[in-house]
Amino acid sequence: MATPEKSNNQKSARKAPLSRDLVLSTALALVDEEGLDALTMRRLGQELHRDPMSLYRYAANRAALLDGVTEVVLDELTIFPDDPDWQAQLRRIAHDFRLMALRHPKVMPLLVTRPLSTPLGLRPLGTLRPLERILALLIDAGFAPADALHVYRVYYGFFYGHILNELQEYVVDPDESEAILRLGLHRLPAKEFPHLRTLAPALADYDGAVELDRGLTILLTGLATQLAA
Amino acid sequence: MATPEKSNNQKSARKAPLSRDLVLSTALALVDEEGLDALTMRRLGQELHRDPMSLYRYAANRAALLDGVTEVVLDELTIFPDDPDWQAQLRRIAHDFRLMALRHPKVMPLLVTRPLSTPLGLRPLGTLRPLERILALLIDAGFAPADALHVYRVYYGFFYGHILNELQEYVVDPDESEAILRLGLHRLPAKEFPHLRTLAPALADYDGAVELDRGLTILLTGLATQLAA
DNA sequence: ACAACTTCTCTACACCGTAGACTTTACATG
DNA sequence: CATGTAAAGTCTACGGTGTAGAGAAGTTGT
Repeated sequence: MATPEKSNNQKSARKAPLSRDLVLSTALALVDEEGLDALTMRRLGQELHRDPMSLYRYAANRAALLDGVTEVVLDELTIFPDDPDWQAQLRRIAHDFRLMALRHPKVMPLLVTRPLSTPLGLRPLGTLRPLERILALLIDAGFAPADALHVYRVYYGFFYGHILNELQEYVVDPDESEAILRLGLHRLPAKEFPHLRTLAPALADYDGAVELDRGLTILLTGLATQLAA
Repeated sequence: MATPEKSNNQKSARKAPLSRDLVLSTALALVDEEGLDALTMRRLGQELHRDPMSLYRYAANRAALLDGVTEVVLDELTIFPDDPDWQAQLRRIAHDFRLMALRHPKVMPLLVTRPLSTPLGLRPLGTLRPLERILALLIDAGFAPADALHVYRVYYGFFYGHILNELQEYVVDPDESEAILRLGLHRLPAKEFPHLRTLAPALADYDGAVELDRGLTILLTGLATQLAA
C-alpha cells in the first residue's frame, strides 16, 4: 500500500515537497559553483525539478532569495560569547569568518552589498545575529555598551576590509597564479606603476591567515594602548 | 556656411558626437540619482538621446560600463605622494575617500565588488592608480617595499571596512532616521537581541568622520608600537 | 565626385523576474 | 468512502533586459 515505490534516495528527489531550507541551500550550492549570475529563478527551479514559480512560496522575490542565501552562509558561523579572553575570541571569530569567506567566495559580494540596500533594523535576523553576539562578548568582557559598539565597529570594519582585500588578490587557479599575476602586472605601463610591478612577487605569495593575524595584532595593540590612556 | 544653427547649448545636445567621458559621466549621474538598477543600456541611451546600441562603441558591454563608472569615481581622488608626514597623508586620503563615498553611495557596491571578478593585473588602470600612489607614498617615507605592501593592506583593509560600515548605518532621510532606525530595531525580538536594542540611540547618532579618525588613530598607534618592536 | 571610415540605428533573439489564474495533491472531517 | 479545504506546484503571458549582426547616415580626405 501507500507510497507507490517512489525512489526518494540520492539523486532525483522528485516528489518530496520543497522547503525553504532546501531551496536556499540549493541556491547556495549553485552560487558556489557557477557564481551569482547563474542564480536565476528559472535555473534554480530546474535544479530542483520544479517550475520556477514554485519558488515564490519560499522567497517573496529574487532579492529575498539572495538575503536567504546570506543567512544560510552566516549560519555557518558560531560565536560563543562565553570565553572571557575577548581578544582571543575576536581572533578566533575573524579566522572562522575568513575560512567561511574562502569556502564561499562568490557569496561575499552579496554579504557585503545586500546590507547597503536595507536599513539596519529591517535586515534578516540571521544577518544581525553576529553583531549581537560580538556585542555580548565585549560587554561581558567588561566594556561599557557604548565602547563595545566602537570596538565592534573598528574590529568589524578592519575585518570586512581584510576579507575584501584577500579575495581581490585571490587567484582561482593556484598553479597558474604566479604566471597570470605577473602577466597581468607586466601589462602595466612601467612608468606609471613602478612599485606595483616591482612588488609582483610579494603580491604573488600572499598568506591571508598570516596577514589577517598581523592586522589583528596591530589593531588590538592599538586598542590596548588607546584604552590605557 | 558652417554649422547650420545647431543649438549645442544647455539642454538637448543632440548632435555633438558622444565620447567615452560623456557616456561614463552620464552613467555616473544616473546611478547617483536612481541607483545601480536604473543603469541599463536602454535607459542610458535614452538619457543621451541615442540608440542604446550606440553605447557599445564606448564600452564593450555592460560590465565594462560599470568598470568605467568606478574609474570615473576613483578619478575624483587625488593623491600626492609628496608630503613626508606619511601618517598625516594616510589620514587625509582616508577622509577624502570617505567624502567621495558619501558623494556617491550608490556606486560603492560597484567599487567594492567589481574587483572581485577581475584578477588584479587585468583591472582598469584607473582602479590601480590609488594603490600605486599609496605604495609610493609609503616607500618614499622610508618603508621597505615589502613592508609598504603590508602597511597598505592593513590600512586599506581597515579603511574599506569602515566605509562599508558607515554606509550600512547610513540612513537616507536624516529627519526620519531616528524614528525609522528605532522602529526597525524595535522589531527585533527582545530576548535574542538585547544589546542591539539597548544601543539603538548610540547607533542613531553616528559620526562617520569621528569614527574613522578614531579607527585610524588606533591603527596608527598599533603600527608604531609594532614597528618599534 | 567618390571612397573610406566612423558613428549611429534597426531589427531580432534569448533570457530575465514575476503577476494572475489554474491544476494537482494532501489531508481532515462527515 | 466521499467531500471540502488548504497547501503546493504549474501554465501562460507581459514587459523588461543585454547584445549580435546588418545596414544607414554622417564625416573626412583625395
